[in-house]
Amino acid sequence: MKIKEVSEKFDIPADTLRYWEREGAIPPVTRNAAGYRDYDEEDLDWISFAKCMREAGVSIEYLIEYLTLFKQGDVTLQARKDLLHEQLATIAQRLDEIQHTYDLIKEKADHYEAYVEGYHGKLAN
Amino acid sequence: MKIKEVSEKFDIPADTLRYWEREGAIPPVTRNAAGYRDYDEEDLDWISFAKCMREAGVSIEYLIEYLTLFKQGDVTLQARKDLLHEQLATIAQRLDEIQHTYDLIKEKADHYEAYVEGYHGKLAN
DNA sequence: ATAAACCTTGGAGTCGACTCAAAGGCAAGT
DNA sequence: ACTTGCCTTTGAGTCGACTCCAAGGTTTAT
Repeated sequence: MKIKEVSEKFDIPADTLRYWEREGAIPPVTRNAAGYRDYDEEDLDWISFAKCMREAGVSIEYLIEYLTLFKQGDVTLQARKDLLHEQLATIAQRLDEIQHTYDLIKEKADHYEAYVEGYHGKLAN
Repeated sequence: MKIKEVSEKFDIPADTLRYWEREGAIPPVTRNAAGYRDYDEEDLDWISFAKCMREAGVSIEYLIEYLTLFKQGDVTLQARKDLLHEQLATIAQRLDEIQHTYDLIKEKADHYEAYVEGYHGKLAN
């Protein structure tokens, strides 16, 4: 699968796919004879993983760290597990924050809905 | 309340508080005789609002837009309501994405937990 | 066989959101 | 009065994550 197809499949710019690879957030992609990237199943799995993580706000640096461990093989299983749990905790916290903001805005929007005026002050606390 | 106290209360750098104000993401803060910022209740409400929104990933530009409408008074009630609903939709989507990633990482972490080896490939799809 | 549409790399540019530094004013303690 | 610490503004610097460009190689369609 060439980069453009992957780009369309995942809705990620080709430049970004190259950038992730260059930075080491995903492993080097398989190449064809001409030196073109030819993504196989495993490459796509990594893209999928990276996309998910990025959408959840996980940094590139974090992905690099994970991949670095991954490349070192089974000896880093525990370290990778720890890294994932750490990330889980961060994401759970982010979820809470966003949920909280959602509720707040929902309430505020409902005030507007009810067409009551001057309701800014009520939002914050 | 002076800027340092507010900074500590909300755990937001003073520089960031000034930045938000400079950009128009929050209204101009009340000043004392010496020209020092002296945050009152309403100022704090706006900080609280901005902090929430930023944590949920809402851009500064969006806050500026909202405040701009707010300053124009009741004639913009409908527009503000629309803006909030738009933002609600975005945040709801973000919540879903993050929830999805959370589940995925949880699953992956559980694989590690079970100490099964070589489980990267299973994650993505 | 030639143009259009891909692909490659390296490196520079952009953008949002801070973050810091410099130069100076004010305030509280000794 | 002096030091320490907080405050002000303006303007520049940083950082993460892209995003774009140039120069050139490849593939596909006509």
